Parts: sequence; C-alpha cells; structure tokens
Amino acid sequence: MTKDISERLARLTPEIQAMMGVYALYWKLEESFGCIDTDLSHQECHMLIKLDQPKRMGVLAADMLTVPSTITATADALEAAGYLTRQQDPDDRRAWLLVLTDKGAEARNMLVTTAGELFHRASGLDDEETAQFARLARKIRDNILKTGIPEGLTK
Amino acid sequence: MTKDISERLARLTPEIQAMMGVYALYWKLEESFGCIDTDLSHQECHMLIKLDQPKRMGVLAADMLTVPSTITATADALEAAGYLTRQQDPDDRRAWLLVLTDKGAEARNMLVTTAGELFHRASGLDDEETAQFARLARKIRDNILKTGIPEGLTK
DNA sequence: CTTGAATAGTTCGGAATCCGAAGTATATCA
DNA sequence: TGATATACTTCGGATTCCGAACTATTCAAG
Repeated sequence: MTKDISERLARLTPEIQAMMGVYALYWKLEESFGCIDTDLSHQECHMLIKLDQPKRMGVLAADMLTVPSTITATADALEAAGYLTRQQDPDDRRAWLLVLTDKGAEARNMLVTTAGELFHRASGLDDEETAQFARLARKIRDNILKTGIPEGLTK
Repeated sequence: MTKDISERLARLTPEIQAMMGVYALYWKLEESFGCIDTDLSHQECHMLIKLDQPKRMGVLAADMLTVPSTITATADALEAAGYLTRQQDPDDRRAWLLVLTDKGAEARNMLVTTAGELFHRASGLDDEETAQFARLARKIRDNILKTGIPEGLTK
C-alpha cells in the first residue's frame, strides 16, 4: 500500500512531491515534538530554538514568519516559566530584547539536540542526504526571509 | 541582516538547518495558500490535493497524518460545497469512499497547478534543485508513511 | 521645540483547527 | 451466536493564531 502511494506520487510534478514531503515532515515533527517536553508548547519550543542570541520581538516575529501579537503571548508564557527575560533595548526604548535565562539556555540545548534526533528518525536520511537536504533547506529559508513577509514588515 | 541570520544558521547542525527550512517553507506555503482560493480552507485544499483518486477516509487520515474525526469535518464541508461525494465502499459497508465531483476535480487541478507555482516562488530553487529536493522529499515522505503513525492505525 | 507620522510591542475578542472519548454500524472470528 | 475489532461520526474542549484598537517611543519636518 505504501508502495502504491509512492508510485502515484511519483507521477506528480516535482513541486507537488516536494510540498507533500514538506507537509509530511512538518506534521510528523510537530507530532514528535508533542512527545518530549511536557511543560512547553510547540510555539514555545520554536521560539526557544530561534533564540540563539538575544533578539528583539519584531525580529523574532519576522524570523518566525508570524505577527507580533503572537510573539507577545509566547514570550509571556516563557517569561512566566522562567526561560527568558525581557530587557529594554538600549538603542530603542520602545523595543524589548528577549534574553534566555540559564534555564532557558539549558532547555534550548536540550531541544536543539533532541530536534536533531527527531529529524534524523523522521526523515530516515543518511548523513550525506541530510547534508544535501540541509543545503537546499537553507537556501529556501534564505529566499523566504528575503522575499518573505508580504505586506510591510519587510523593513 | 539576512546575511547575519544565514551565517548563524550555518553554524547549526544540518538537521536543525533542515528543520528550520522545512518550517519556514511550511509557514510560507500556508500563508500563500490563504491568498488564492477564497471559499476553501487550508485543510480542504490539502484534502483535495490528496484525492487524486477515490479514497477511504481512514486511508486519507493516515495519508494526512491525522485522525479520522478531523477527516470527517473536512469531508463534510467539501461535500456540502459540492466538491466531493461519499460513496459506500462495496468491499466494506462500514467504509466510505470520498469521490471528487467534476467541480472537485476541476478545483483540484487548479490547486495542484497553483501550489506548484507557489512552491517555485517561495523556494526560489531552479529546476535542477527542485528535482533534487523533490527526490529527498519523496524519500522522507515514504519513510514517514512507513514508520509513521505511532500507535495503532499503522495497519 | 513642537507637531504629526511611523514604529515596537500589548491587549483583547473571535475564528479556525484539531484531538480524544463516547457512540453507531458493520465485519470478523471463535 | 456472541465477542471483539474496525470505520466513521458526534461532540466538547483546548490550543493556536490573527487582526484591530491601543500605549509608548522615535523620527522627520517645519
């Protein structure tokens, strides 16, 4: 049965095959995420992973392809749980920098490591294929962030 | 600034780079989907695209990595809007086959074509890279569908 | 310096989505 | 014949997410 699906898929355009793979991987990864860290929601995990260094909330919103109001809610939750703090940006008192606490940095390390394993298991790719996929994925992401956000916000 | 992001990303593991690319692409595609077809929700689009031929709802659920109750709601909406009909599976009277109407098939063709263009624009990949990405994506999807659904349902 | 417009983030209300548990009908097996 | 498993549905609730209106600050023009 899986073979049937695969064969039918092979008749579709490369773009659609790519999309279906992306959707399957996204859904699978989201499902896997739900199984590891009890007290963090998915968005909270995503935000932690993105916070490799202090970032302004607007930058983070652009980075996560979402709107500021969504960032606020997630940052509130992470701050309340002690994973990060808000610090005023010295360059612009309207803006806040989100800075990981020690607890936050530790959680982020765990997440990055675990997420890597999840990807490995979910994708089933070997190291060479993973590297190849990563190269293309990086290129895609660069393109999206560059051309990305449709109205305004582009800065 | 985009360059900074890209450079930091390059220091991450290939797996995380791959994940971030997948997430960015998924979010971007979802956003793009919202701009094309006014009277179809995202899930309805996904389901139409999957219905390249009549399928049982359970098969469709596995195919979309979700649970049957979610399929019911989406199928209800598509049926009410005249895109598909439910037909009893002659082999098993408990099961329903979802069959596209002419309107549904037409909508599906439009969607598949448009989605291809969306992928092309969002990813920014050329034909060769797209083919390469599609090959890996197909492999990933096969792996997920094979090992995929965690408890039961695996059949 | 003052005023007006733009920007950073917040609040709030509502829409959409999706899952899990319980229920109905049918199939399968002992 | 009866017990168990399967296919789908219904329903209730939790989560997520966006857009509009709002506050505080910055920036530009005069």
